[in-house]
Amino acid sequence: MTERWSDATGNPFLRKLEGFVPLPETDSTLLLQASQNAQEVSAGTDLIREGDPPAGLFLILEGFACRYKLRDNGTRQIMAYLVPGDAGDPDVSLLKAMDHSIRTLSDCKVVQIAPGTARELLERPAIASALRKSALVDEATLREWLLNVGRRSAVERLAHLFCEVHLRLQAVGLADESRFELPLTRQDLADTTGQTSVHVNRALWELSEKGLIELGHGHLTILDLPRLKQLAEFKPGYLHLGEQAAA
Amino acid sequence: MTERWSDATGNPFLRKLEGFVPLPETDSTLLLQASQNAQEVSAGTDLIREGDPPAGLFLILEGFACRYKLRDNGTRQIMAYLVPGDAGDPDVSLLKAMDHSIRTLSDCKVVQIAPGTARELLERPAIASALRKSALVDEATLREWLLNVGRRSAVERLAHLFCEVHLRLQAVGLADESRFELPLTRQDLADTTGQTSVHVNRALWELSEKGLIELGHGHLTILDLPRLKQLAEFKPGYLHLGEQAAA
DNA sequence: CGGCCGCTTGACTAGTCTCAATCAGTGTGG
DNA sequence: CCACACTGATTGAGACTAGTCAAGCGGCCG
Repeated sequence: MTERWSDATGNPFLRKLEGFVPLPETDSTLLLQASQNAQEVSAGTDLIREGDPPAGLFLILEGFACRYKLRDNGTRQIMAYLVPGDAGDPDVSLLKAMDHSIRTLSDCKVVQIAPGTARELLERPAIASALRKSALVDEATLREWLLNVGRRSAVERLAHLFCEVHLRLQAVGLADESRFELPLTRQDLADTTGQTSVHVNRALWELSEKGLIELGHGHLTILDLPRLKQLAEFKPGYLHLGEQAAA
Repeated sequence: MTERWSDATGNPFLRKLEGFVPLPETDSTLLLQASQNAQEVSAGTDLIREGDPPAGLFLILEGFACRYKLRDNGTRQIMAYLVPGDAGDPDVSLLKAMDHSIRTLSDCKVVQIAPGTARELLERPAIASALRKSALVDEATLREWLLNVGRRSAVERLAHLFCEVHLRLQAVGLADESRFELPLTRQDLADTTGQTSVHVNRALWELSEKGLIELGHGHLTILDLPRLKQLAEFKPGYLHLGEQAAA
């Protein structure tokens, strides 16, 4: 079950960090070891809940998870997707209680790294630096989501979200030029983009109608990426991908 | 002009950090020194722009500033307020370019700390820890804003925003039980809450009508805080204020 | 005194939401 | 292998929130 994560290129977390900072052999070995004991977690289970004390470090190796908050009336807002290679809060442990929950949206493979081991990892400068950059990108992504929900139309929001997820999955080798797995319900998309599942559905229809995407069976196919990007006004700078390559 | 910032209680930045971590004498002296050369900046000037390389550390000593992004069509989304005591990005410097801009919303007093000095400050453990906590709170606040814009009605959004700003200003001694300076235009509020200035105006009227607030002459008076909080469903946990006191 | 910017208000429009019913896909027990 | 149950997707009609356009007002600055 875990052997797939033992080589560097197959491990999305390693791959992501390497995208920010080249890691010395020792560091990557350390990370691979830490990734060994992955847990299978089925869709819709909370990894941690609002109000809980922060617990070490989560790594998502497979599947989609999210950060979210609930209102008293039961409506949900999703604040971030955690896709393979993403980590749940290295240093929230500085604070006393989670201000939000984290839950799987699909079946996932998750590694939970105990606080002690996490500290150990963070003592390695390259890993610490890569994780910090990763956290900065997460924050920039959050800002982009706020712009998305605050200032874009229903159709634009979805288009933008798809462009972003496409790029993020490509970065860890989980999307090809035009197609990737997207195991989200309309309700998930609605809670992400601040809409109703009914309206999401109509917006998706509009995107198909225009020949931009095709969504079904848990997979998204982008039929016309340039036009999709243009519609979404998508500018990938905030993801800070390929900065290392550019340097 | 700067003597007001030379004592600990009068310096909002120091006051904020002390709220997270008790600072040793040496550290506070260092911070006070750094705060000496404050600049007066008039309303509506960009401190840094999207695309620029990050520049050290900004401290806001007086006035309101914000992080924001513009769409191609000129609409703006504000992603954060920087109020006295807040800092603009200690470690974004790890990345190559700002993904957003920072601009003053009112006349401000701002300290810009050069990257070198900033590094020096961050070498002090207490300061580093306080700044990291502060950054975590900023991120939590960003999440709350996303929930606000994504899942609350126009009136609720404003109510929630006012509750938050009230508490944040109280934390640095700039608000009393019910009143504080709020030098924002309807347009600023609209760009914050993802609405139109026209609609903000109507929502504000509704809040006055219900006897919850009074907004005028750059000051907000909260007439009925409990009801305002209830309407906004405001739960201040995410601000992690008074955690030290509670400990 | 005049001009400008921001606030206010009104009438109309458009984008989303709500409610509700139907349909499709999947998994289960018999 | 089939009927049933459940969850999620789809569609339609109608209601409502928020946006648009436009005009008038008011305070502040030069």
